[in-house]
Amino acid sequence: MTRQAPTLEDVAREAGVSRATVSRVVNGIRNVDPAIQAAVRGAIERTGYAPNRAARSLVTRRAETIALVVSGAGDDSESEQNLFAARVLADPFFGRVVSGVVGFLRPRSMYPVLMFAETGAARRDVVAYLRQGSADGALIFSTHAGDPLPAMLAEESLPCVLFGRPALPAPVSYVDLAHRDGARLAAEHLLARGCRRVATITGPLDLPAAQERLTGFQDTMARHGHPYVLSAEGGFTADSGASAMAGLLAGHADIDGVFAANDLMAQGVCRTLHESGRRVPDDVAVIGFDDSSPAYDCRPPLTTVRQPMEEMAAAMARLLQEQIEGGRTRPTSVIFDAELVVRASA
Amino acid sequence: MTRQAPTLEDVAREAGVSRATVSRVVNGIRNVDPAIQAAVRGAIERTGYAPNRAARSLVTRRAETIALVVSGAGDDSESEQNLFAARVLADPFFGRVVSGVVGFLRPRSMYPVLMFAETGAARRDVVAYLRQGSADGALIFSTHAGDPLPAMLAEESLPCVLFGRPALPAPVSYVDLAHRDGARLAAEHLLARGCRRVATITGPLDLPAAQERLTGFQDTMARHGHPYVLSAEGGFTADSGASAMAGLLAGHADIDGVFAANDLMAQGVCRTLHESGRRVPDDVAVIGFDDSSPAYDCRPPLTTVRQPMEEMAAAMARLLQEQIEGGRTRPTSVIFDAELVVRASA
DNA sequence: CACGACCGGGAGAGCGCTCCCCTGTGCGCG
DNA sequence: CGCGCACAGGGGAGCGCTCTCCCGGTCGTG
Repeated sequence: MTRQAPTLEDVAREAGVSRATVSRVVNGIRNVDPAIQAAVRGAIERTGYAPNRAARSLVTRRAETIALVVSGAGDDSESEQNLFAARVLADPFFGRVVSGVVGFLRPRSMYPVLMFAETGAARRDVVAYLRQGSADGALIFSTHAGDPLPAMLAEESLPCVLFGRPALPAPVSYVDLAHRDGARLAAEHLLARGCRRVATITGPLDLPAAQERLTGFQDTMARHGHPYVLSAEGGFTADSGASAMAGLLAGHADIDGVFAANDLMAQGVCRTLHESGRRVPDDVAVIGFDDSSPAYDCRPPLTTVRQPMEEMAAAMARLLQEQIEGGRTRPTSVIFDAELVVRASA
Repeated sequence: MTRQAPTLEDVAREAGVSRATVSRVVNGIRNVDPAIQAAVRGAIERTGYAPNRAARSLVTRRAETIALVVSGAGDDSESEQNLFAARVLADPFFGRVVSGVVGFLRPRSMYPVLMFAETGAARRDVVAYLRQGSADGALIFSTHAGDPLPAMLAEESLPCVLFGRPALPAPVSYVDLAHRDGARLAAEHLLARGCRRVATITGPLDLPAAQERLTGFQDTMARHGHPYVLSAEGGFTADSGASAMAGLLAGHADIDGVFAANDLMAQGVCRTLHESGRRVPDDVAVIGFDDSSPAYDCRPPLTTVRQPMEEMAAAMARLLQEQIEGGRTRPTSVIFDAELVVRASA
């Protein structure tokens, strides 16, 4: 015998007014006599009324919910399905993203629905979820180039905002960082320190962000008389950074500066460097990218290019909100500035 | 001009049947003639119909959504609000939790809503969210003893399941680990290795889990002729583990075995040990707890007590589901077994 | 051959809310 | 003093769905 939850009707009866008036008070709209307002609030208090979300959504056609989607580019093979979520969350990057999104959403009493879309089926589920109005829009974080999700959502005109420019062109809004400038900052810092034999460990080069960090770095080095920069491709993980560094060292023992395309890889780089008996930054200077937790957990703490993840994530949420409220608007993009954070590693 | 989404009515007209029949097909219930079923499916396909979640929820009184709540015990001071989410997500523990929850929910086409409840206001928001039927129940992960949320939910008879036995007694279901047994395993392993001068770094002792790991360890040591075990309290972070170890070492340079109440602290312990010139495991054996990512990222890889987080999280979701479906059931608890994973550190 | 059980399918009543529209009252202004 | 306007508040439709009821037809069975 679960006691029925009180409805607007009940409150209205209790307050001696109509449903409509209670609704007005609850939603704080239009001019309602202060006395009546007080009476209604009293009635709400007494009945313990809580508005029913489903009923409201039904008529407003708004779920007041947004999806936070981490998507990959996998097919339907289920091999890695369970690992995907764990791997994504293990990335320190993710905590800052959630933090930024939650920071924006919370004052609006909204909460993100967490979805992972690493397989075709999962991607279709995301589309279905949005189509049935369970969420009003999606914040997309692609972990791979070639992710078809943005295009799928654009196709259905479902509101969404991406983190980073889509690798596959799609007419969707996104928030990104001035990666080139960030990489330039790193290059200039290394040069200013007097590094002469510089290498870079890139992210997966099919990702636009990785590509731009590389070219930004190369261009700056070239402009300062270093037309060729040693480089190796990593996978944005610490281990990949460590082994890429080992590979580089094998051919070029005299490297004195390294720019890694993210902090995790920079951490791996430091590990390899230590193991090879080199000191950071005395023998080799290391610069990371992101300014995520590994940057200050690392020994020595990493000099890195800061990406204002929280602000970027909040901007994504804001853009999405505007898109949801404003109806069909044309794709927009917001580009944030990178900033060099100098710590001990370079 | 956003084209209206097709409704059941539209599909029914298209298929030449009634709304009720389409509903039956969509929900796969009752006996519907295969021919008609095919016709309806065709009509759904053609119209691109997607059932409206709000309308369904309104009548079924189910949101088909559950909240994943990480709660603290803070008051309304906003000082740390933004950091909370980031700090929680940084814990490797969390990825495994989400992974387990998502693994259970996904086959049911459900997705968790992520909520943080570290302040009084945030906690009230969680209660309100559930009361208005936005979610059918909550999975609670308390980061502090003294968390009032479980009691608040129990008070309102809102379905919820906790991770770990509540520190403040409350009539709610929970899933937990046999911490004592886990600690016993660690103690026995250390003894079997021949450690004679053993210490333990505990978690915050107001947490039942930390308390039980400590007593389980002490009891086993006592039973094997070591009535007194050195101990220091840590905060479940790497840094706290490192400094607790440094403190212990200062007074007792001859320690040859350490049991840390989680992997993060064990990692800190290893760091301090290395810095003091001691080798792990040759000079000092180290055992962690959890078997989370730091365990294998650590050098050397950590021998640790495995906590089957994914299974535990999935069990929580299952328990919650049963509670939601079954109406008012009495609190249940499920206790998982711990398992020793032997790697290089001990 | 008759009667009833059973099953496929339709009609219709809401679920709780918002919002449009209308009525009634108070007040300003001509 | 009367007309009209503005605004507070009520009435009611309807959002899209589920689910109970009911009806008509087809069997099985005595």
